[in-house]
Amino acid sequence: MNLNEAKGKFLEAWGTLGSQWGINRTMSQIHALLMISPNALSTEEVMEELNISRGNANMNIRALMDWGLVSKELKSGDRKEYFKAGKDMWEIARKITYERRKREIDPVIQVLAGLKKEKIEGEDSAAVESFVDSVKNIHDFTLSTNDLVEKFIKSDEHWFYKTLLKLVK
Amino acid sequence: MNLNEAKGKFLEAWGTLGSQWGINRTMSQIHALLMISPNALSTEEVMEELNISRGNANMNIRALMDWGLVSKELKSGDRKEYFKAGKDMWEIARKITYERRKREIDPVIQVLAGLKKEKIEGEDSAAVESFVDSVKNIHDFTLSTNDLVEKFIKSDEHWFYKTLLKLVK
DNA sequence: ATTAAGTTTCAGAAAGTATTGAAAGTACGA
DNA sequence: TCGTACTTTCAATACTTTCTGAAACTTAAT
Repeated sequence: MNLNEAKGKFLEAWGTLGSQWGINRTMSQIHALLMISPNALSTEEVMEELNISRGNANMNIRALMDWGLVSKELKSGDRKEYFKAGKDMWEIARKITYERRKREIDPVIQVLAGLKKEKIEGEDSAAVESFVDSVKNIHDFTLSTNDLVEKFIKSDEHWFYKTLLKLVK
Repeated sequence: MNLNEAKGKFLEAWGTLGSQWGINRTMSQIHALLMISPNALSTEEVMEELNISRGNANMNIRALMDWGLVSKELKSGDRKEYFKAGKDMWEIARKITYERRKREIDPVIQVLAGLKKEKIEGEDSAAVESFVDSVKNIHDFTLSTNDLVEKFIKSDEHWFYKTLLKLVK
C-alpha cells in the first residue's frame, strides 16, 4: 500500500473518532496529520493535504495550539509559520483530558454542588427525596472521578501509566 | 428552591454534558429524568416533563434501552409502558463505556491493526518511517487503554472502583 | 511609506443532526 | 373482528455546527 493511501485511511479513522467525541473532525485530522509528519507543516501544506480552506485550517490550528497539542515553529529566513505536534500519546491524552475537564466537567460539578446546598421544596416528598438522593450520588461519583482525573493530569512522567498497566496484568 | 426549578437546572446541565460527549441532548436528559424519578415514567410523562414530541421521546427511550441504561416496566391493569433507569453510577459508567468502546474504539483499532500489517511504500522514506512509527505508537497506546477499559467493564461489583479510589488517596 | 507575504476574521453557505407530527402499525379486550 | 389504546416509523422541517472565501489586518523588508 502506498503512503498516501495509508495516510488517508488513518486520517479518516481518526477524524471519525474525534467527531464522535465532540471534537471537530478537521481539528482531529490536522492533529493526526501533524503527528505522523516527520517535520513541521505550513498552513498551506495542511490545507492541501486535507483539502480544506485557509480559514478552516487556521481556526483549527489555533484551537490545537490553545489545547497545547500543537506548537509553532519558525524557520529562519522564512516568514511562514510551521506547525508541529507532540508524539507522546500519554502526553496528548493528558492535555486533552485537562482541557475537557476544565470546559465540561467543572461546570457540571458547580451545578451539582450548588444544588446540593439548596433546600429543595416540593409537594411530593418521595420525588424530593429521590432527587436529592440522586444529586448526591452523582455529585459524589463525579468528584471521585474528578480526583482520579486530576491525579492523572498532574502525574509526572509515566507514573500513572505504569500504575494502570500493572492493574491490567 | 422548589423541586421543578432544581430539576430544570440539573436536567439542563446533564443534557449539555451529554451533547459535548457526542450523546444527544434529549437522550441524556431522558436518562437523567428517569434517574431522579422515584418511580417509572410513561412516554407521556417524559414528553411532558421535557417538552418533547412523542417521536423524539420514543426514539431516545429505545436508544437508552439498547444501551442497557433504561428498562421497561409493565404495571398490571395498565396497557402503557413505563420506563425506569438504574441509579448506580458505576454501573451506568460501565454500560456507557462498553457501548462506546464497541461502537467507536473497536473500529479504530481495526484500522490501526490493518495499517500495521501493511508494507507502506513511498518516495520519501522519512515520511514513511514517521508514519509507520506513529501508527505503531498510537496502536500500542490504544490497545493498552482498551485493555484497561476491558478490565473495568468486566470487573464485578466495585472492585475496580475501590482500586482506583485507593490510587487517588 | 509602500509593497508583498503571510495571518486572522467573519458573514453567509453547506453539511450534519435532531425533532416534529401525523400516519401506519400492533396488540389487547370485548 | 372491531374498536381502542398505545407504540413505532419516517418524511419534512428546524436547528446546530462546520466550512468557505474574500476582505481586513499584521509584519517586515526595501
